Amino acid sequence: MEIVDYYTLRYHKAMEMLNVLPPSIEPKASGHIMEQIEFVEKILDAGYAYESDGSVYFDVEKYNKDYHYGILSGRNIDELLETTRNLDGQSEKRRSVDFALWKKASPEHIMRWKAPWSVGFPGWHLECSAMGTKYLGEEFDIHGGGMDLMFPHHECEIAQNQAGLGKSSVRYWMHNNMITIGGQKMGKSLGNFITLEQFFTGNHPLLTKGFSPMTIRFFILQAQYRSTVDFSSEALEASEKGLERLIEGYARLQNLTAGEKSSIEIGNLREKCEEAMCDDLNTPIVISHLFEYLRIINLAHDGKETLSQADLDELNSVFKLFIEDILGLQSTETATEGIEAYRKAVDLLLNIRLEAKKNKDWATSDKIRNELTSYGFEIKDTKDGFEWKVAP
RNA sequence: GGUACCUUGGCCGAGUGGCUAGGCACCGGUCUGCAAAACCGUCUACAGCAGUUCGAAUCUGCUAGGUACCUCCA
Repeated sequence: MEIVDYYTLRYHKAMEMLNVLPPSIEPKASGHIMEQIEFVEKILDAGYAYESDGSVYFDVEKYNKDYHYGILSGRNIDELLETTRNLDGQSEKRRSVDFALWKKASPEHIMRWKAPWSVGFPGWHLECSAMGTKYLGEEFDIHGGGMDLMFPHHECEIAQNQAGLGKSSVRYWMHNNMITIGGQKMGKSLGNFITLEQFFTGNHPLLTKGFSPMTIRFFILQAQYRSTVDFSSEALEASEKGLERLIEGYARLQNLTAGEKSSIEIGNLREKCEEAMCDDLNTPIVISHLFEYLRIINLAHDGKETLSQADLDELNSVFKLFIEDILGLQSTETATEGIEAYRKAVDLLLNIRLEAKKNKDWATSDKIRNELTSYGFEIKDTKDGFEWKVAP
């Protein structure tokens, strides 16, 4: 339990940093043994399972006569029977493709619960059937998961629900693809295993530096979820810069002053973004639309275009909706920037520099800029003043 | 070995028969006292071979490379 908690806490911490909203419930399989036993009984009653030496197995061959086992992953049972025929150690099962619903515990096994068939533990596909339908009902809309779970795990889940409840329960399956590192799959044996913490700190031989959680999140959103995501320092650095530009533009948008009327047609960003999201959550397209509008915002910021109050309100509303609420990208503004006295001190320095510039005292002006830059500030001159921030 | 999917410009990554996203980098320009930022422009790709079609990144076949699953554990 201690080990479980250690990793659970670590996981929650990382998810929080990535701004992944917590679910309303995270049920645990070991807390739902009764439900799982009941589910086994339902499947037994329906005749799609059999008991063998204290264990209970799902009768895949029989099920496949009435339904289609492999409907999700596009497999057919005949192939499965052939490819797994000569594996041994499965004498309790009628068929090698049959999977365990309840497993009798060997004497040294640490998971032990009492069930009508033996002291043992539930089969590993069962928890999802039992808990999913307990909390979401016998039919629910979306079931997610990694593509690696499609077969056999989700396939078996469908079979269990169909056999036990008479319905396959899930309306849409959404499988996200795997992660690769430099084009190679991530694996401990390959030495390219990188944890989220290591991405954040940059403490890994394959990383040139650390990346903020928001950079990681943005990077992932720049690929459609069904595609593999290839992590590399080079690609992450590109995302980091892009995200910075996007967030900065969003901040500019909020400070833009409206003109009499718009000098440029702003079109229907909201509709375009909604359309992209409706197309199987095509977040890269949403992001590309936002970048297109970023150009308009920057033009307005430069005074080359003007936007009416109505257009500004619309853009503000859409940018907020998609950047913050839907893509979940938080501004990386640091706490120190918010301290009033500190802001005023920096403003004061830069106002002195502005004076020096007016007097063409470039030595003083450059000194202030260069010193501040070396402390980690980013100074930008604008038409009538300056902007600054702490470099990320 | 079997099944499925993938291979896009320097890098990342959309796009499913004609209109050829977006980001990052590079180069040129505008702006600037010089920078930075911003803006404008340039670079025009679809693994290879063959085929279908008036027309293919997009359809078909083959070849090469990659990924996942096919066994335990979740």
